[in-house]
Amino acid sequence: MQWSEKEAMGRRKVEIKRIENKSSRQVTFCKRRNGLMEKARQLSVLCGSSVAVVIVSSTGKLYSSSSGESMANILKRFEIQHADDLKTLDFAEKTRNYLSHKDKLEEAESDNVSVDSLISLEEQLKAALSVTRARKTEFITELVKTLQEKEKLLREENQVLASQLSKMEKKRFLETEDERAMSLENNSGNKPPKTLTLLK
Amino acid sequence: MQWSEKEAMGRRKVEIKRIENKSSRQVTFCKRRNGLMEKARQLSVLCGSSVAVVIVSSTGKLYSSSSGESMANILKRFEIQHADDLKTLDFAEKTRNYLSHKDKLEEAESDNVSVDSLISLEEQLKAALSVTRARKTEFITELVKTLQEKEKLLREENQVLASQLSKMEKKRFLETEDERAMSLENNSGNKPPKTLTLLK
DNA sequence: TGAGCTATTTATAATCA
DNA sequence: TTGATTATAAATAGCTC
Repeated sequence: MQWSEKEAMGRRKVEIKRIENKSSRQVTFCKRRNGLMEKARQLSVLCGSSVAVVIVSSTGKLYSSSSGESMANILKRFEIQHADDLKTLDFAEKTRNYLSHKDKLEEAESDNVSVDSLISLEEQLKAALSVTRARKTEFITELVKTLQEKEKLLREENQVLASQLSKMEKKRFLETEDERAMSLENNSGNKPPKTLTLLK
Repeated sequence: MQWSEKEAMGRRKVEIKRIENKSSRQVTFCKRRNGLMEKARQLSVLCGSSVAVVIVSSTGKLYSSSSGESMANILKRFEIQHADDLKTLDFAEKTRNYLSHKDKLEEAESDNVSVDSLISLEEQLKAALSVTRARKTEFITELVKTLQEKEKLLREENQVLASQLSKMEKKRFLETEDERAMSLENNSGNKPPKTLTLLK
């Protein structure tokens, strides 16, 4: 074993400042990255909490870990909490539109709304009130887009179903007509599917 | 100074498993939370990387820290990298069925989705954001509730339609069987409506 | 590269103030 | 509660292989 005279030979205290030597920076990065994630896991297990860690190396490579809840859930929570921060200014001039849409919303309020899921949502939204306004606009916009898209898809599916149903009934009707024609027997009484009236 | 005889008096090794004692869990949470964040900061500084940490306590309280880039940037990177995973999340309500419909949605995504309603909704949203905080939250809450309710109704309607369709096909099939029996004529070849596979 | 190896530095569990 | 204190447990810097 041999070592430089100036060095305290091995393990020495390091200042918390950028490590200039590239390779030792890389080694330290790897070690400490693992250490950090292990610490995160321990915290999660010991205290029943959820921890998300996202690390971007100096070269842009991504590392992440989560424990407790899923990464997506944790980040979701974060975004909701901090969604209230930003961009309010961008929309300041559109205040007036709000009132014109108020009726629409009140109309919708009278509907029966189901349960706990909504409660949880409301919780989240209320939470958003108490924090900074950072990404709320962006986030909520995305959320609503997602919901709208879902709605659209469901409507489309509904239409397909309804049309198939209708086609099928027509077919049945025609066949019944045939049968009637052939057997001289009246066999009507099909009523259109009532759910069609739900679509609009 | 005094201590129990059985205890190694203070500092002893702990297993990584949930701490049952509530108050000591709380203390540990606080200490280790700070420790974790400090470690994150150090990693960031030493290695020129960016680190984001989000912690959710067992009571749902949020703690977060970021170093290097901003939290928003780090999370954005993460989200970009995991866009597909996150995209399929239902941020607001965690609709449980959503994943079971994922295929369907992705399939349908190729369709042309009308944007008008989205735009109008976005307008509403933006308008809402420009109003006072309280009203904003109220408004958005209602908005999302409305959307989710719509979704629910549509799903229900879908199921009714699908079930009607299925009933009708069964009926047709039986009738066809009858006809065949009566006429000794093979008349099969019905294929099930393809949209039935969409529902599930 | 990656996997150990310790001497040290750090983190922290139990405890006390 | 919120900090100190301190004996121990853990992490890890610099090194070897």
